[in-house]
Amino acid sequence: MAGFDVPKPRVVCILGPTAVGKTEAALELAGRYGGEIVSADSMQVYRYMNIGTAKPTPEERSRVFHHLLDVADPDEPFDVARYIGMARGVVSALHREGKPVFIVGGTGLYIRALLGGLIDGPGADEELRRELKQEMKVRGKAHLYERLKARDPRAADRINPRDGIRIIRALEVIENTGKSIVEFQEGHRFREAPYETLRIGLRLDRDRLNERIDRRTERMVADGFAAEVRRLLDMGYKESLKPMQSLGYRHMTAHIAGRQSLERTVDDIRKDTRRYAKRQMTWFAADREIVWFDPRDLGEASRRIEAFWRSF
RNA sequence: GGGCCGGUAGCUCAGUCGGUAGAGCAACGGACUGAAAAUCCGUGUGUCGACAGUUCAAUUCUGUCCUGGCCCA
Repeated sequence: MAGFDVPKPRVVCILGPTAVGKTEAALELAGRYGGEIVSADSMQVYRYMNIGTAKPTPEERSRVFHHLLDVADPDEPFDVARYIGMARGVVSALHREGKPVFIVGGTGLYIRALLGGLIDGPGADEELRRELKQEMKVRGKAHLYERLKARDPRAADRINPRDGIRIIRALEVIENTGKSIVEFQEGHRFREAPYETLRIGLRLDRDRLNERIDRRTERMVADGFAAEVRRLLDMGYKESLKPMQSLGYRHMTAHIAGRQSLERTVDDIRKDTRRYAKRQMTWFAADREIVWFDPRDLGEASRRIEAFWRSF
């Protein structure tokens, strides 16, 4: 059968921590090769959230077409599964048209799932989650963890007793399928490989990255981040919504509600963004296929991309 | 010039009746399969202001000096 295999789509990924310069690099590279960008960012999918997510501007988006920006309302359920569902379709379409594909973003899980697949487990069960969350609130995490231990000891073994989100997810899987999430995971391990990939990582030393994070945070505020958040609240999007609880937005809503000064808010955003960047770097460090470059010098990266395309 | 109080981790401080020290915050490291900008785990990083004295042993006691604050002149 091997001889009849349809060639897999080839995709170039550009990834790295927040504020490292992925957008500029992607515009430069995708622009040069006439490609299109498939965003891999869990917050830029939301409409009306532009400044705080550092979403590419209309001007930037007119230079290179960006997919998967503004595809959901802030109160709409959105998760990895929905993301890869949409991204798969876009990549196929671009592949058919013969356009170079650039997957660009910093959401490690979304990229891993897009390139490696996702377990064939049950989807999010909002009703069950609500119940479990309520129960956790009333009876405590330890109580739910004990239930997980009884229902699915293997999952309990791998999950920290205080990691509420993962306890709930594991219970959701076992309740809805009768199978342990661990069983799904062990049979999967992100080994689907639907695409030929070149993974370009962008990195800067810590001081330089922190400097960029600080400057970008200040620029967001100067560009009207507070007004953007106020508008979201005016549109009826509650503080408790998932995207409103994200980095920057949760800080700014606190400021708008008068709970903290602007100075304190900016400081907190800077601090939490640095921590987020560190988590991203830890995540990407585990992927040994990534080839790392300095975003200030993309010459070597573009040679690498050309070699990748020639190699098939 | 005199008096009093202070100088211990990046910051704010605790402590050692002499056996080289610890909290909070910050920082750093890690995990991650439908919440992922989320969630969770781990780590004290230090010539205890300097020099000298006493002592088996000084961050701790003594002296001198440097330095910050307050008060009196």
